[in-house]
Amino acid sequence: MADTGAPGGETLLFLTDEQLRKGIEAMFFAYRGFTADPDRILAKHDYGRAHHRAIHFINREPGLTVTTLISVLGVTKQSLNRVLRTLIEDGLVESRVGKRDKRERHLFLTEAGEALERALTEAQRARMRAAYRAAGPQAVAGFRQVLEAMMDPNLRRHYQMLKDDA
Amino acid sequence: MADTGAPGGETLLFLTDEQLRKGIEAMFFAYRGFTADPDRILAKHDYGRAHHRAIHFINREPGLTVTTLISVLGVTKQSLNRVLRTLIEDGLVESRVGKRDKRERHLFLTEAGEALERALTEAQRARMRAAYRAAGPQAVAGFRQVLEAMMDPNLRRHYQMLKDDA
DNA sequence: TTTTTAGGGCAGCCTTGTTGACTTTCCAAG
DNA sequence: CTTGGAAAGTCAACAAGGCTGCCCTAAAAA
Repeated sequence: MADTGAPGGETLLFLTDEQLRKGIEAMFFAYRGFTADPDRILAKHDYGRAHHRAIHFINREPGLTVTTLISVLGVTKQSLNRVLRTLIEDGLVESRVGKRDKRERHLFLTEAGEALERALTEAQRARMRAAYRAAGPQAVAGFRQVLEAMMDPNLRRHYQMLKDDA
Repeated sequence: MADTGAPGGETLLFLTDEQLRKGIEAMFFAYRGFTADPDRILAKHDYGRAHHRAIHFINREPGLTVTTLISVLGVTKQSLNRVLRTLIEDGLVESRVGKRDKRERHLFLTEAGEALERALTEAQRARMRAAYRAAGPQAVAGFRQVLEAMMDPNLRRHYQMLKDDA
């Protein structure tokens, strides 16, 4: 059935149902590990993963609007709003009314927000770094390739918007 | 910049903070793609991801006990119970009292349960297959290596319990 | 100016996580 | 044998974070 363009025929063994099932479970278990460390930090502050995601992307692109953030996160504005409200109340995020278009709100991390961001990211990076180091650069390249191929095209847009490093 | 396959010392460039951040976001966006297709099917049946996970692991290891399933899924028994109850009521899962130990409940998929399992898994496999094919066998090997290195050791146990295919 | 459209906020619902308290069964110690 | 604790599972109630619906304000179009 599947022909990748490889020379032989047995290259296709990596597409068996068993192999695919292993991949599916690997994603499941790895994602749990991936979120475990930040989750512990968040719990201390009475926040959840939703707060983490908001903080992460506001840090990545300071001044982005609520609408943009909604589309990156793939949630409804009502859902995001609850999270955002608590972050603003707690003084981690600042929301400034747009200069040109006063309907827009531009989001920024405060000092305190940046501090939490660093703590969360560093915890997550530490695990990622360990995994990268254990697997090696070749494996990391493959890891990224497969993940990118797995994204919805719409989401991939946001991903590639990052200034690339290659 | 990132120099993946180099021999020297600059191989470490794949461990920069930028690279790690890209990896983190790749996980985030890819996981969304990973769950998107099953989620659509589940919505039609008024189920959620929790039901999918239960069905998946009951299928993988028919007859497993509630306690085992709890430890694989990493949720509390109360949380699992609600999900399991609806699946049993709807006739997708059968719960048999243990022969030796009557406290235990052994879980099995019914015909209908297996049918839904196939639909869900096939949707998820299709995406995984496409990603694998696009990335190639080498990349897939790397993908798996990094994911495995990212798991909590405790979870890795359950992952490795699978009969391996290599 | 008036109407339509877009950004954003609030209220309330549902799923699925949590802890707490309870029942049944098993096993081990007296 | 019985009794007391541990283990498996169920029921109740609560919290986080998704969702839809409805509303207000600002901008843009008619």
